[in-house]
Amino acid sequence: MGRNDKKQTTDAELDVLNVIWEKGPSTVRDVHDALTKLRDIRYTTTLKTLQVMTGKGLVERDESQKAHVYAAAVGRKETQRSLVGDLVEKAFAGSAAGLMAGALSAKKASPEELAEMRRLLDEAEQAS
Amino acid sequence: MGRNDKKQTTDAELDVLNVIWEKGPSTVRDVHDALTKLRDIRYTTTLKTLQVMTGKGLVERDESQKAHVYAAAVGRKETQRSLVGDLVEKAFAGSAAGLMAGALSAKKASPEELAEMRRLLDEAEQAS
DNA sequence: ACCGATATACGATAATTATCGTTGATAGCC
DNA sequence: GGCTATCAACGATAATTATCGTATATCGGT
Repeated sequence: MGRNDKKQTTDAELDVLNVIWEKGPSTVRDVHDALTKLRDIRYTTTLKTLQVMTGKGLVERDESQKAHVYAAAVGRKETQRSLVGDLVEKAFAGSAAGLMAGALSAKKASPEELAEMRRLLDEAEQAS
Repeated sequence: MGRNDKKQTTDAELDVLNVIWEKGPSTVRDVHDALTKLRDIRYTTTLKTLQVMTGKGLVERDESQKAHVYAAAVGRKETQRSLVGDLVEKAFAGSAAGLMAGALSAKKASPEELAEMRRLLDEAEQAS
């Protein structure tokens, strides 16, 4: 394809990262058991994904046990930032406000969430 | 792949839609001239993308002229909503506030943008 | 020592996306 | 009326992503 130069994390890989971020360092079995709740795949598919991710540097593998243990090598917030930054560029012409409008219209946010968003906004205005 | 059931708009297609949303109904030539400013591709690549998009129902083709004219068949806001909704689900566990935190940390927003975001937030709170 | 369960390694293949070359049609101009 | 430029159609191919089957190793219990 070659059009998206710095794509790093695919959808399947993001699913894996979500599991590891949530549960901490995990074996293939651990990750696989979580993934099968999302979709029907075989064990070796999960294994292969983790091996590819190791090659990409998205996770780190501890081979000291028979069942290797995989830990996240990229931070959750950092990854989220990269994903949302890409989307803002590609779909919103760089406008964070546009993104927010899209988010608010996509799903009604709870009052708690709105309050949290307001807090984040206050913080950002402080900083500027 | 089969893992992402309802993926609709690819990156290359989004580039095309951005052109058409911006400039209105356009010929292949029009779209292509805009795309070459983003990346180096051939005319037939742009044409093929538009043909695929026609098949998907993303654009509509007017063949009454020799140079066919393509118009958007999906709305910009609607598409943005879908994209941002997907991202919130996949990367932020459904949290719009998380998305916003990511957006604010990805790129410092201008005071104007922050004000606009606050306005959107006020609106959303009114509605709830 | 053997067996079954469970693990990794590796390659093959399918599915999707992106790109381009070739071909044939057509319109406008000289 | 023939030339040339421009166009759409189509298929081929490359690149990426996702999935799985088979082979092989190893551990623990009997």
